[in-house]
Amino acid sequence: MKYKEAKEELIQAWGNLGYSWGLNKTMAQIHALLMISTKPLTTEEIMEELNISRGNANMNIRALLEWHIIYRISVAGDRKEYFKSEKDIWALARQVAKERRKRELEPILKVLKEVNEVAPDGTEETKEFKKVVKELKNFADKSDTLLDSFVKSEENWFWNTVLKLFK
Amino acid sequence: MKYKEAKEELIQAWGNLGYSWGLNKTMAQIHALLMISTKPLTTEEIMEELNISRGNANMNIRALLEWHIIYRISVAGDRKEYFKSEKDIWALARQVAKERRKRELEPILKVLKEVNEVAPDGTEETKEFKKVVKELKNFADKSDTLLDSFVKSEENWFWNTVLKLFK
DNA sequence: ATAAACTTTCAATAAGTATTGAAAGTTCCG
DNA sequence: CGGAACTTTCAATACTTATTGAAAGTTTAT
Repeated sequence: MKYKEAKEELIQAWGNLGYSWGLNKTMAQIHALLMISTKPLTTEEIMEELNISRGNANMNIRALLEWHIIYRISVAGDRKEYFKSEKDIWALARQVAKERRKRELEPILKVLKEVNEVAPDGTEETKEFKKVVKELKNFADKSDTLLDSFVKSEENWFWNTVLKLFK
Repeated sequence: MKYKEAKEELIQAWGNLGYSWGLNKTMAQIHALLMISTKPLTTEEIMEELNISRGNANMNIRALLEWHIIYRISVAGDRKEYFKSEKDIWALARQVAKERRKRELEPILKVLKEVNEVAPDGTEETKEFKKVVKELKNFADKSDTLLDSFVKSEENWFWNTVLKLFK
């Protein structure tokens, strides 16, 4: 397989994976491109490589910066901005977990807390409702703890302990 | 808070969460509705409760059946089909993990294996590329093992060991 | 102050997804 | 068989999200 094909294919696949991780396709593709690049790239180069417009490139670069998974760097004597990605896949996973915890888990925890306030009126419905909410809350709390620990954990330790456990 | 409001809100929130788990909004809402229902519901009732069309209800019910997170049941002397959900949230999580493993992790593993076949031509690019692919593969393999163990694990054991570990 | 080099914005538009509802299909029962 | 009760399909449509590109904004050097 030729390098160029392989690169294309990886970028494509990473785009899909990223999408299911909550990034959008282009965002993930830019990230993939920067991952495999040997040097920081400019917006121009990214546009070129991925065949996307300036606006699109700019927006998604900004989103990646906000997620803290790529960095803006400047080169002395050059006015252009260069970007490079976090190459440590572990750091990336932790970052994604962190974002998703904030975006997804926190809202549902809030709602679960709220709806648990429903007044029990003696009907079967509210009884069942309370029961389900309680279970969901229990699960969500545990997931939250786990995710939080993951976000704060250190790679080697994590895999060593967890994989040992699960084998 | 009134039961009706609380129900609405939970269904709404569950819809959003489900969406970020890879279901679609309606799918997750139907699931939520069945979760809190004290009895199995018909397509008709689901349409009614969620204000959705017959086609929409039918398609999403089918999808949920395919994911094996709701069941079709029949009531003696009644021709209608009734649906009830898996109420065990743990079983649900395992099921979702299983589906996502198949849909997301497997494809990327395949691609990583493929692109690793790229011929090293001595350039910096291919060297870096191979390095990144190797790291990604390592990460993906570990995630796969972990996810697989999760899918096959038993609730109490899982939370006991894992949470103990992370506290 | 001017202009070149570069970045950001955003209204228009394209692309992708979800939803509807009526028609076609199926099953069951007399 | 005939038709009532129910389920499935799918083309049309509505809704959501991503993308474009030109114009506006900013920064830097002279």
